[in-house]
Amino acid sequence: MINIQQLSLEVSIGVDTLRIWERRYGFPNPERDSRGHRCYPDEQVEELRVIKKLQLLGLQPNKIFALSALERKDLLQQEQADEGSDNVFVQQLAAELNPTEIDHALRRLLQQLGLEEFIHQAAVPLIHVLDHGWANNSISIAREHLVSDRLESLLKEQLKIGELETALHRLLFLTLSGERHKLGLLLSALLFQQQGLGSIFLNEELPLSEVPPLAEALGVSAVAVSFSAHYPTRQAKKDLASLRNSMTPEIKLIAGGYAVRKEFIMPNLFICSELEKIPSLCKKLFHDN
Amino acid sequence: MINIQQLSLEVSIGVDTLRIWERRYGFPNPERDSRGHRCYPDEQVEELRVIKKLQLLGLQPNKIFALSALERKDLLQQEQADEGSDNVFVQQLAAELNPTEIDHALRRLLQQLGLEEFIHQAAVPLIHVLDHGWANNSISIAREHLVSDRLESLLKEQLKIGELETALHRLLFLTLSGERHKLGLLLSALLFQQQGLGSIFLNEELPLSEVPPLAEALGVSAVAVSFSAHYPTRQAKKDLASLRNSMTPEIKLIAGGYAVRKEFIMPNLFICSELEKIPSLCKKLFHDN
DNA sequence: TAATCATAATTGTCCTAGACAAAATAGTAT
DNA sequence: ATACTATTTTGTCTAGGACAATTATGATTA
Repeated sequence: MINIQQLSLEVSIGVDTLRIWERRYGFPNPERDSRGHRCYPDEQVEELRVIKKLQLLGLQPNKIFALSALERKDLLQQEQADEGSDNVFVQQLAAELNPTEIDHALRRLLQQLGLEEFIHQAAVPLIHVLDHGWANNSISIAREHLVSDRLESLLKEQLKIGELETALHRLLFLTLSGERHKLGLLLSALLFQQQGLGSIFLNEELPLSEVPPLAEALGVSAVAVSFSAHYPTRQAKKDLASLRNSMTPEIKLIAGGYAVRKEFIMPNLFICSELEKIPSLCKKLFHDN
Repeated sequence: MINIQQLSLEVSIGVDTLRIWERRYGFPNPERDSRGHRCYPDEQVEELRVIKKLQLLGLQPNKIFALSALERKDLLQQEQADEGSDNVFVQQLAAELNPTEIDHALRRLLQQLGLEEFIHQAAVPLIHVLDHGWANNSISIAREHLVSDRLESLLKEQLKIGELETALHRLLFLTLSGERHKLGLLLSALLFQQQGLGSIFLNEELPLSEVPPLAEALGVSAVAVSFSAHYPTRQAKKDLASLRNSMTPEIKLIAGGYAVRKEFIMPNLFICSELEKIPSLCKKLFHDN
């Protein structure tokens, strides 16, 4: 029995949205405490997780609420079926809970494959399996966090801070306040680094207004920002416009992630949603052969 | 000119709180756009930062709003004066912006002092200076993030994941959704590790309901949670009660941080707000000499 | 058939203004 | 000084309304 604020944090749905869904669709349908405040039972929390996942798959609330709870669950299962991962090793990793073993396995793999191949053949599939397992409820949130935490640590170790000074161009990678998903951005940072650029990866989320002064103080050639599916597209659009507006045009702006659309066209804003396109983007931006 | 949502993220004050301050104290005093939505000019954002800092120092909004903008600034300066750090090296670190040099300096220091001394003599003072510089506006938010980011990376490398299996007791360190401050908890994790315990430090914030299953799956002897000054005390209290209630009593619960009060008395809940007390708490919890 | 555009429906965030429990402060008695 | 009580103060909740931006739908044209 949790209140609306806690629920909002649990399922990553805004408080206002939760209330208006109740008004419009009759769900969630919380009980009330003595003061008339909403109290959500566990089952509704779980149902909202399902709904959120369907929404992230691209369905409108409209359609989602037209379905029964059972139909929703089936739909989620269905989505899972077609995307079965072929990589057994990755499957094992996602299923193994022991942190020590996860760490060892990842390190072994990294040594075998080298960083670039590790990213494409291990990290990306692993992240997919985790996302997918999460959507499908076959992996607990906790386990997902545990594995991605180990992966993140390992990847962060691969950032070469010592070589920043010698690099021709430095890039600043960061997320804005409210964006918690950093793994994709971290992969980008490493791939840019592989292209010979200096990657400064900021782990902490920054308020919008702090970005321009930091970028200028660090003397970077570009700032890369990532917006996950959880970040409202509207907000991402506004944020990028605001950023582009408050930075000198010499500093390029690179945006990526699910919430970023190709239509966000602006001068000196580069959309990069696929890791594969990083080398070509690199050439385009800093033609330093 | 930003909207209320963005402002909330910028200054870490809830949307509801911003509106009720306006109603009660006449500040902030935003303009309105064509739809009647609040638009906050930059100066008010800055003023709110000052107010937030005073609030974190322990002042009630009541008193804060009774002052003029100038008086507020003076008060903040005053608070700064008495806590001048004696450690010149730490001051330099906080002032130096180059990530490479920060990293090198920290590593050198760690090698000189050893982990335990590094924590007490370098990490803790550095965090104080950062906090303090932030409150005093002498360090930009961005710089503060940059330095604490480097410190965090270095400290995370010191966690010995490989020795988890051999340790007699394992501890799980984590923060709940919404709590972004992890440095203090990380220091604790390292000090517990120095006491011979296995520290599992989870970087990602977890929803409340995910903690008990994870703790049991990992077979830990205790869960340590941290709540910073930004986390509402009320919520921390509720969260701890809920956690304690949903975990087997064999798993101890350790809580620390500014938002945690000694009055939060519950069976098998241990409050630990000072790093110095970790060795004795360790003995108390796991009398394994 | 596919692409383009205008229209309609949907969605999430904002609005006002009132209520109240929990926390903090002040006041009083032990 | 300490404990206990009364009084502020504070932040989060409530309801129900509004509307711009996004997405879907249908009509029209190439």
